[in-house]
Amino acid sequence: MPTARDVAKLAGTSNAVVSYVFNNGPRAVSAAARERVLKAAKELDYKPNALARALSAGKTRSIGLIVPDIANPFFAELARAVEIAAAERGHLLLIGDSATVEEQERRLMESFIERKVDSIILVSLLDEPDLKPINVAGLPVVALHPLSAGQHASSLTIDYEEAAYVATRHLLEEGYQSIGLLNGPLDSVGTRQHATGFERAVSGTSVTISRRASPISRAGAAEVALEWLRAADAPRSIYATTDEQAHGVLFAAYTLGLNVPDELAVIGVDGTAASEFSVPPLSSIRQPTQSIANRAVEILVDGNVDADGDKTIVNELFDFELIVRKSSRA
Amino acid sequence: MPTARDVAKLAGTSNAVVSYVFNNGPRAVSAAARERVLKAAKELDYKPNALARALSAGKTRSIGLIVPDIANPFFAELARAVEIAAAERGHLLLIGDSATVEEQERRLMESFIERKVDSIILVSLLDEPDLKPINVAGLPVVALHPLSAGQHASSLTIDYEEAAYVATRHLLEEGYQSIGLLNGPLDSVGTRQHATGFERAVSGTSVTISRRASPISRAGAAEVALEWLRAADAPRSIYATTDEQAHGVLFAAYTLGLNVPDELAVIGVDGTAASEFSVPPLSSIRQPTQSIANRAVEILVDGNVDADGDKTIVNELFDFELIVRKSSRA
DNA sequence: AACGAGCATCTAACCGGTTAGACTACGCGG
DNA sequence: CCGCGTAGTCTAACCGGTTAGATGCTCGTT
Repeated sequence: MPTARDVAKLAGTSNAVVSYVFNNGPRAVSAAARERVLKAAKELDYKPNALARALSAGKTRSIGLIVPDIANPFFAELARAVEIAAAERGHLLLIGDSATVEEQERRLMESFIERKVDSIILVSLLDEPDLKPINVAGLPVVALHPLSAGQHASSLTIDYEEAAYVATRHLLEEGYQSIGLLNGPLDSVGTRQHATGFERAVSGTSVTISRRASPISRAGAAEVALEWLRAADAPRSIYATTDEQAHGVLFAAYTLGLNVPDELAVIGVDGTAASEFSVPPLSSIRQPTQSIANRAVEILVDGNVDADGDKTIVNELFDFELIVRKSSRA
Repeated sequence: MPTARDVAKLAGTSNAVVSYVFNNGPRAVSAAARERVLKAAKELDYKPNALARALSAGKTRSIGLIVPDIANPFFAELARAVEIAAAERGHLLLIGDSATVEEQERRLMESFIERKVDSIILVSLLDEPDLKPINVAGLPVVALHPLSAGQHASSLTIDYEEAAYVATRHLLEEGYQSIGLLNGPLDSVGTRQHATGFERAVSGTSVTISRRASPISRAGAAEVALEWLRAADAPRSIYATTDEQAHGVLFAAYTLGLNVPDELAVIGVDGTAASEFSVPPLSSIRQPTQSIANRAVEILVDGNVDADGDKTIVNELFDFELIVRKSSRA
């Protein structure tokens, strides 16, 4: 592998000039010298060593993304969107899968910090992820889920309360007389938002409601739904807080021989590509994944400094879209 | 951030000793000195700078994984498996998504090489991925798909010909009189293996066969399947070469009101977790994802040197498992 | 007492970039 | 014709580790 010194030698200059050329350096370079350097670089197929550059510049041009479960299509789509956004700005994305294990989440943070990523995008299932290691290292972070009020960090997310409200209203408007809420397994800000929106939508109506919580997985949701749909409080329609859970419900309905939507309506949240092709197609609240990803990368890469030059934290809510498909249209 | 020199100063030694302690260095260190260094390191919360270490040692302890589509659950599960295997050996995994675009695949290779990953795991949809950049950089590679005979590289994969044979035989044994092959879109080693296995299974029988090719996505497969199932050569059963395509077929059947498996049987390949929860549950050839991932990382990290000390290339075939579910059991 | 072996440690070069400071040459104003 | 500003270049220090070579010291031999 040729180094900047090799190129300099061939071009008859010093390695400083090579650096100036490749960075439109802090110093000007004569047209002639630039020419010779570029020619020499091409001849040797010179590629600056990213490690050395990062060491002295203190920037690695890489972003760490931590997701709870890369095998969940929503997070996979999100990861892809973030990678696209990062690549557009010449950044590399490192993806870490915490497998919804708190300990693993922390390990990934440490690992990313050791590897000197420039910033971190976090999707945690935890209410109050421990951002201490990140803050100690002085890295900018953006969470892609709601944070509790006390957390001093940026977050980009849709308004889950409003999403729950809209989805539940949709079921009401379709005329379902009993509605169930299938929420996530933890008592987090997100789950509370879902519950609040759900309650707001049904309050003042005469519909029967019931609730369950399940893991964010098809298997977990299917298991809970099987019990639920056989129970006395089995609802005629279900708002599931993720598409994965909704798919689990669809599976449970199939297993019990319930026709969807004639005997059970289902709506989820996330709007993954797969929801369009399930049997039957799944109604869902679609998240603007690419917009969120773009904004996250923008904030982290271009920095987010206010008039005073301070880094500011932002907490932005994104618009979502209600997609009505067969699973909830009687 | 404290450096090794800071630790050395506090411990009253030179930075070399600090390095020796942290690496069980190439030189011995007295118990007393080791003690003082560790104490000082703890006091300062010293973490060796991975960048500097990588620069001088020439090893980054990271592996690059290139997949054609991280939003495809099979590749997501594979990525997760590789990450687990890599983490076990203290390596970090970088995941790149080529979006099945050849140009993007090459860009990812370059990007990984620039970032000095120690090795690369490649899942290409291409028959003959261009490994030149990797070879020039002298990095070990493992492909997780069949390579054409001429390719001088390691590969770990199941035997798709045998998989196709087993799946097709299964449909025959279930008594279906017409069988369709839904293959991938390219003329690659993999698609030829599927075709060969399919042909071997049906040869000598009197079943009617037909074929189609579609992209490896639900949407693409659904579109092709819709046309196919309405055509004159519409089969009674379909062997799809991936689960994603099989799910597209299930969707097409649903759209056309065809009962699965009574009017159409479907079987896929990959055995993703989602296949267990589709409507109806999908029969599939399950790949030993974690075993393949473990072996890939083992080969790359621990090296794969034969008796002569040469790096050898390995081409291993893994066992798969036929999972029969409702989609193909009449 | 003298010498070699072996251990522990320190010094300094090195990995391959970046960049401030020193230096040269040139053009222009006075 | 001199002085100064500036563009262009080079030298060398620096980022933070790793590690070979040099050094000093102790201990066992003869």
